[in-house]
Amino acid sequence: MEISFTDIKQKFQGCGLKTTPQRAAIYDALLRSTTHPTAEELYAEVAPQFPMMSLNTVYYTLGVLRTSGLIHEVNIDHTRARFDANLSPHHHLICLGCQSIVDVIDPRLNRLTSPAGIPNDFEITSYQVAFRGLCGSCRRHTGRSINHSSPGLHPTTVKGGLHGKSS
Amino acid sequence: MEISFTDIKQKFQGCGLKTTPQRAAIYDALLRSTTHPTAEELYAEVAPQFPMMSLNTVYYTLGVLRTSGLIHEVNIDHTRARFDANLSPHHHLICLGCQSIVDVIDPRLNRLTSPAGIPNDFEITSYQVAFRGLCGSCRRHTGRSINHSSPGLHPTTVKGGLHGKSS
DNA sequence: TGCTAAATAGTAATTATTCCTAAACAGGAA
DNA sequence: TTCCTGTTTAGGAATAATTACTATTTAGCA
Ligand SMILES: [Mn+2]
Ligand SMILES: [Mn+2]
Ligand SMILES: [Zn+2]
Ligand SMILES: [Zn+2]
Repeated sequence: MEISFTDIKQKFQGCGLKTTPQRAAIYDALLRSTTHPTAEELYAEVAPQFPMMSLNTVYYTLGVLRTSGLIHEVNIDHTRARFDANLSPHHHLICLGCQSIVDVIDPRLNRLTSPAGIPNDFEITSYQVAFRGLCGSCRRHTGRSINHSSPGLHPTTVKGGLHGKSS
Repeated sequence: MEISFTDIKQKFQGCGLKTTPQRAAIYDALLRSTTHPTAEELYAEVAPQFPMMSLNTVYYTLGVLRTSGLIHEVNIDHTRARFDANLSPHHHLICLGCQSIVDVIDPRLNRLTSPAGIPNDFEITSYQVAFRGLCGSCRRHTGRSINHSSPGLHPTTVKGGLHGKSS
C-alpha cells in the first residue's frame, strides 16, 4: 500500500515519462486514494503542496498517466471522469445515492470468459462488472430497507466459478 | 422489435407522462436503435420529422424517460451520455477504437450473485458487465491480430453458471 | 369546450475538459 | 558540471455537452 518516491520514479521511467514533483504528487495521491477521485478532487488534494499548480496540469498528467497505462478512467456517469490507479483486476460497487465507488475484489469475478453471441473478430482485452445499488447510509436516508428478494441480485455470494483470465 | 404508437402511449401513461409527438418519436427512435445513441444522434434522427424541434427537448425528454425508468443511460467515457431503451438484462461490448457499443446477451451473465467483501448494508439492485476490446474492423486498421492467449479473457464461452437474479 | 400543469423551443448560462502558448525544467549529451 | 532540447507546467482562452430560464404551446382531463 505504501509507495516511495523512488518507486514512482522508476514506474515513470519505465513508461518514458519525466518525473516532476507535481506529477509524482498527483500519481501518489491517486495511488493512496480509495475513492476514485475526479481531477478536481485530486487537484484539491495536491494543491496545498503546490500552491502554483494549475488544474490544467492535473488534467494533463492524468492524460499521460492514462495513455501510459498507469491509471484507468472510471465512469459512473457522464458528468465527470474519475480515476483509479489500482491496476489489479477488480470491479466496482456504485451507490446511486451518493455516487460513491468502492472496489469489489472477488477472484471469482475475474474468471468470466467470452460471452456467447459476440462477433468472432472482436478481441476482448478486459472487462469490468459494475454493481449498482444503495449504500447503507443512503438507504437509511431514503427509508428503504433491504429486500433480499427484490429484483436485482441474490444476496448470497457467487456460487459458480468461471474459467479464464480477467482484465 | 416493432412497437406501435399505441404501445408507446400506454407505456407513457403507465408512468404518468404525457404523450407528445416529439416524445414518442424520440423514444421510438431509441427503441429502434441498436447503437446506444447520444442525445445529438437522436436529435439528428428525429429532427427531419420535426423541423422545429429543439435539442433541448431531446435532453429534457431523455431526462424524464430516464427518471421514469423507461430508458437507461450508458457511459463508456465521460465525453457524452449515451442511451439505451432496452430494459431487458444485458451487458455491453465496447470497442476502444470506434467507441461502438453492442449488446451482449448471455443468460449466464445474468446469474451472478453478490460478490464477497462488500458492506453488508449495501443493497445491490443491478449490475452490468462491460467487455472492452477492439472490433474486427478496428483491429484490422491498427494491424493487431487476435491473440487468444493475450492478457484479458479466455476465448471460450462462460463455463460456470451462477445463481441469482440479474439486473 | 375550457383549464391547468406539463412540455416545447429558443436562448443563455454552466461545467468539465481541451487547446494554446510562453516560461520552467528534467534528463541526457558533451 | 554545464548545456541543450523536448517535455512539462501554469495561465488564460476556447470548446462541447449539458442544464437553466422563460414565454408559448399543448395533452389530458373536468
Ligand atoms: Mn477501483
Ligand atoms: Mn444495450
Ligand atoms: Zn450512498
Ligand atoms: Zn471498433
